[in-house]
Amino acid sequence: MIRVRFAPSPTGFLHLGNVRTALFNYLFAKRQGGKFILRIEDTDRERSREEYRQALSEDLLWTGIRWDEGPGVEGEYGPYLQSERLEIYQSYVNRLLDQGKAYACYVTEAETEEMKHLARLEKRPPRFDNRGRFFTAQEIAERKARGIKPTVRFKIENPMLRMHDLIRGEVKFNLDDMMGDFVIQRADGSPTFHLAVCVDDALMKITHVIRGEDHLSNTPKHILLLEAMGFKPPQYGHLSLIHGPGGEPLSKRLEAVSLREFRKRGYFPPALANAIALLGWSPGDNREIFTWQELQQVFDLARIGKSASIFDPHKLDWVNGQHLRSLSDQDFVRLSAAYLKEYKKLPFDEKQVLKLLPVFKDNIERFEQLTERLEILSEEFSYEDEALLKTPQAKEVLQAALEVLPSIPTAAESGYEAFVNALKPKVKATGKNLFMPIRLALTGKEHGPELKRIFPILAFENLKKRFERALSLN
RNA sequence: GGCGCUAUCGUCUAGCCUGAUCUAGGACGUCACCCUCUCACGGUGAAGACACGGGUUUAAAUCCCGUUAGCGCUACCA
Repeated sequence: MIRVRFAPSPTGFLHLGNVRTALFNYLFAKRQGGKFILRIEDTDRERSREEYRQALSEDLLWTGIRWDEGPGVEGEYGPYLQSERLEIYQSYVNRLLDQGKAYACYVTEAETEEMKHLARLEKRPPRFDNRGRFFTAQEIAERKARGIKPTVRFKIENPMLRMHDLIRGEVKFNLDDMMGDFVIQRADGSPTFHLAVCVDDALMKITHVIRGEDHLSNTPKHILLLEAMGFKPPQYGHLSLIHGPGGEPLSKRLEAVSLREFRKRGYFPPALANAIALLGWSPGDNREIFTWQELQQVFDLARIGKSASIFDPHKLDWVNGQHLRSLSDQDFVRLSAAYLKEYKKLPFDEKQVLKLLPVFKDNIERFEQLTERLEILSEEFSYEDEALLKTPQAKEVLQAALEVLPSIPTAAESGYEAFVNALKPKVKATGKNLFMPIRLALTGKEHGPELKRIFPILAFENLKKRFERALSLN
């Protein structure tokens, strides 16, 4: 049974990169009939916040990612909050201590800093020199007397290590060039990330760890630790990182790429997942649009690329537009109405709105654009090009429109045709000169759905009002 | 600085493992045209890339080495 996990720390809102990691884990598990576990890494008490923990669950759910085990879905390997697993970590630290695989280290943080600084100046690898391992009983007693609290460090015994990465292939490390004995428990008694991750991955029976490339260099530590504790390490796969439009690394502070923001801008979750999956993964044929179900069927870890990529908001818009277009009118109305309600952008008569919504299905790329489009229901919308409506040519068109209107059956789409036919002989304008004034008068916008669809929805009263209003401009 | 990862159109990518079918395919974006008595939607087309330098080979985007660049790690953050 394949078991994967997504293990965020609740120190900010989830962004595109986080979600991609979660998504790839999820898709991989689903495809193989495995389990997806959510674990919250909140060992950093300073920066972790409950508010972010909540947000992160909501955002994942919104995206369509459901966990088989995790907060709120208790399984047999819980608890799934690291802050509730402290005794477990402690017991493993004790065991490593007893077995002599780790030791209490009385070197202070300041000393460590100093030694790395020096190493750097001398162009040696900037690493801890393991001095704490060799302190005499007397030195330790002295330091204790000075009130120094020890950390616990893991002893690196065998520095040569090679691993097979699911995405990168063979990777070799020589730990001597990289690091010395590393801290697994802080002076305040709390476990470090490395210890907690290893204990949890082992105890939660995680088989595949798919995470960001920023952890690739941490992996040797994890393999060593796991082996020292008597566990078989999981298979690792390291995903390349995503960068922002300017090529900058993604950060939790960057609002433009936070999930919250995408939600607010009115993206359709399966489309967002589709677009995110295309970042670093491709099916191999030229297909690009996948439903949520299809994605789970075709996703393949082996087809993930190794190079970092830049997120392109334009492409996301396009993918989203494609998804919207393939929705049924019913679904489109349901989804878009839900969006408008959530963001309180429904200041108009709801029945009227529901009738109008399908008209926009082929025109918008995300729900947020509906806000503007719906302004045509308002009596007081503004005109994108007011000057055009003031030209004598436009006035002539509007005047004629008012004259023919009463004799037209406006309730049907065919009414629009009749309207145009009646109008044409009365005015000089044709083509764009004829239709742009009408479009502007009716909708206020230069772009939008076909006029023949709007026509019957507005109906006689509204049509008349709108033409009159546009005509009164000067 | 040390170590590691990466390198195909502006962007996302296919091709690379298993060299010849690649005068490098698709998509977004851009531009042009078509559809539509208007704009958008849709359709067709154009411009646009193998980072650089060496090797190996009859043959290299594809294999090897080096250079350069970007990114990551180098925390008692995760």
